[in-house]
Amino acid sequence: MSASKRDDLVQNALKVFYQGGFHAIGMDRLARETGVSKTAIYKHFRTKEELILATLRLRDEQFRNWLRRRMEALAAEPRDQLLAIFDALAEWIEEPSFRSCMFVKASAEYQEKGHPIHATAAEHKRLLAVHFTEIAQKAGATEPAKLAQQLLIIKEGVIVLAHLNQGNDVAANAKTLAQIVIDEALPEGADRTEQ
Amino acid sequence: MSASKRDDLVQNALKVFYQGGFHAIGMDRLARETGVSKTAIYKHFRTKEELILATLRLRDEQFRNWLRRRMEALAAEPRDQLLAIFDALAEWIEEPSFRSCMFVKASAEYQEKGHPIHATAAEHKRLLAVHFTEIAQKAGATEPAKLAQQLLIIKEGVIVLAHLNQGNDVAANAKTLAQIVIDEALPEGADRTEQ
DNA sequence: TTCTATATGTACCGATCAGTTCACTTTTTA
DNA sequence: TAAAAAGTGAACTGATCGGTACATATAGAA
Repeated sequence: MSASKRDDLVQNALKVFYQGGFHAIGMDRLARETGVSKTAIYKHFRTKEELILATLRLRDEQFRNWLRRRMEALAAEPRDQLLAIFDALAEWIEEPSFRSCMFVKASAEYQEKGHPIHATAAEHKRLLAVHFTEIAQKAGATEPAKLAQQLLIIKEGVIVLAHLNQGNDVAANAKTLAQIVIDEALPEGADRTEQ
Repeated sequence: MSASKRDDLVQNALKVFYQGGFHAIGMDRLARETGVSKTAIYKHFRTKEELILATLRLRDEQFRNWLRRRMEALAAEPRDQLLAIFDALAEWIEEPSFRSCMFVKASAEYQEKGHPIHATAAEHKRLLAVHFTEIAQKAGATEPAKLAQQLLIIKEGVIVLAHLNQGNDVAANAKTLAQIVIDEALPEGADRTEQ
């Protein structure tokens, strides 16, 4: 089953790059830590960059699916789901393996806007904004894209600060902040599905 | 004048690392781009890491001084100065040389919390929070540290997203967001210096 | 069983990594 | 002006970088 072996490689490489960084992890160490020989890696991917791009595509899919499911599990109404973003983030931040956002870190190491890795990271943020906008619209926001971007700003901020502040109550404060902006954008608990 | 030559080196190295990243910039390239020979660099700094730490200390001083001055130049009252944070950030983000926050990028490349570079980045954020807390207290906030952290969350978020979204109006939206949270924390324009 | 595909480890490539050494030149200072 | 300090470029160390070559081992399909 070659397809699953390739998937296993990408999944393991994702963890290694996430924990260790992109430049800092060489291909020899990657082969050692994933348990896949360099020869086999280079049969699946022509370059290190292509492997990194594959890990980022997988991470994008996994993270957005995880967040969507947590939002839906934690709240039923769109308005409450927007707030639940920050309950989900708090769960993630508390995990011992939490090491900030992989896409923020990728864009920090590959800074040129035209670089495929940077562009993939930007696309991830765009897709998150689209998702948030959909929920904000269902919640009855008059300017759903604006509210979505504000929530995205808070999300990125709390992730970055959680990685730098260790052990603070920044996640709870981010939720408080989100509550304020949601209440401002959605007065009187108006919900588009209830109108 | 040896002290100024060393300062020049750190200032130039700061620009090179900020534009190119830490792992990605080798010492040979750094010597070439700063115009200082490798021999001289290693007379001033024992390791690359010590040089990076020196650039981060300089950046910390320069950035916080710059922000403080812009806040004071753009607004007189503490409450307005808190909002002016985001006018200052908008100016920075519009500069062609803007490439996100150097400390966020440093913590992305040196992820272990005990690493001196990571710790220096964390200290920078702590000092920013202290500064914001002072202004929030002057503005009459009942929970100045909480408001300060909320503004810091917005600051980090908008910087990261500006680097990933290129050309969007995220800075203006961050200011709108800041206005909401400031109004919430400081009702009736109460100012501690005016009470 | 035999063929084919895919895996493996190891050795290798030229380039670059961080850091050192050395012979020499420039600048500062007394 | 002469000694001391601090600069230079280039060669060098051993290690690692991304990527390749090759001979061998293992797996599934015919």
